[in-house]
Amino acid sequence: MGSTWCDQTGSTPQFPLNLTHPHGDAKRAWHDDADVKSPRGPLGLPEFSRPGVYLSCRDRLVNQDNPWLVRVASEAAPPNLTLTKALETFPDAHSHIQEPTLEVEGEQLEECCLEQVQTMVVGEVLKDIDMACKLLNIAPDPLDWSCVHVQKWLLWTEHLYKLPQVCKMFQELSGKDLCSMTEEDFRQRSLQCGDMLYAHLDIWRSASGMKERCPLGENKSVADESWPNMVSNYPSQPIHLWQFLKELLLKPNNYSRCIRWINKEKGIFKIEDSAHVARLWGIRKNRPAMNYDKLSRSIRQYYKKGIIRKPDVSRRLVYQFVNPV
DNA sequence: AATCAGGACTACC
DNA sequence: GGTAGTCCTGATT
Repeated sequence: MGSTWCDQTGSTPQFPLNLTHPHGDAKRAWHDDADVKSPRGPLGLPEFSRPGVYLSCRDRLVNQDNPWLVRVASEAAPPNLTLTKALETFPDAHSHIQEPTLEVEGEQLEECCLEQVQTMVVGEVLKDIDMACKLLNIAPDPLDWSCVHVQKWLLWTEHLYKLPQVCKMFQELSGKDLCSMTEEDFRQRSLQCGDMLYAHLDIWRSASGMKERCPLGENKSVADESWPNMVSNYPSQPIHLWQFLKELLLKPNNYSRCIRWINKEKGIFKIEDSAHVARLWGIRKNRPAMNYDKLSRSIRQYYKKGIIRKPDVSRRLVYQFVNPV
């Protein structure tokens, strides 16, 4: 999933859809990484809200039937926001969008297709949130979050957008507490990115509300169905490191940049980006200080237990499941 | 420098 | 008690 945002070669949409953003600063914060190489998140997943794909609460409320339908009002759109550009931004959109008939006039055609792109974007956002829920093992509805879940979400969001550490500013807050806070409350706790966190939380809340009305079924992709059940159980269940590693390995489309099979039949895998995998594990376990040194120590504990070992020909960052799938 | 191996201790469930 | 996190020393790549 998620390939709609960016092709696998990492080519970058050079501009975002120009959707309204209520907070100029937050928008800038997203753009701060001037060389926005890829809209993908650190997991290799597409990020679920991108610099230009911000949905303001107001905009979402414009259309109660489809609160996620992004308003791309003609006055808000830049002159260069054409269908062609939109499709460049979402390369896979071609395969999702019906071929228009020649009779349709240019303007209508563009509106029609943009609407389809928007609907697709909404679907992608929902899927991305669902993916994040599974990775973090948290409920999709922020109202259901415990303090630990809130910290996980914060850590995740920090990680995703390379924000300064804000977890400490939101300690001992449950999801309900978080949801009852105003944007100003968020800013008071974090001047730098409070508004961004507020906006991000708002997106999750809206998505959750939408899911209640329209269960995920329709948005479910083939990839989602292969996701191991063990990580989909809310509330949080402890997960073992070896399970987590398998989980990443089972999603090569998203994680092959950081971990991949060398020989799946034999259970041999390689950690391509040790720091990245460690960060993901740290987020999953709510351990901000996790690093590869510690992660690898845990892997080595599996040697005695016969869960993971080094392959016969030992190589750096290469391990082997004793009982491959 | 990064990775690997493993001991020792601690915290949490 | 099991599991994992943390810190450590020393070896290897």
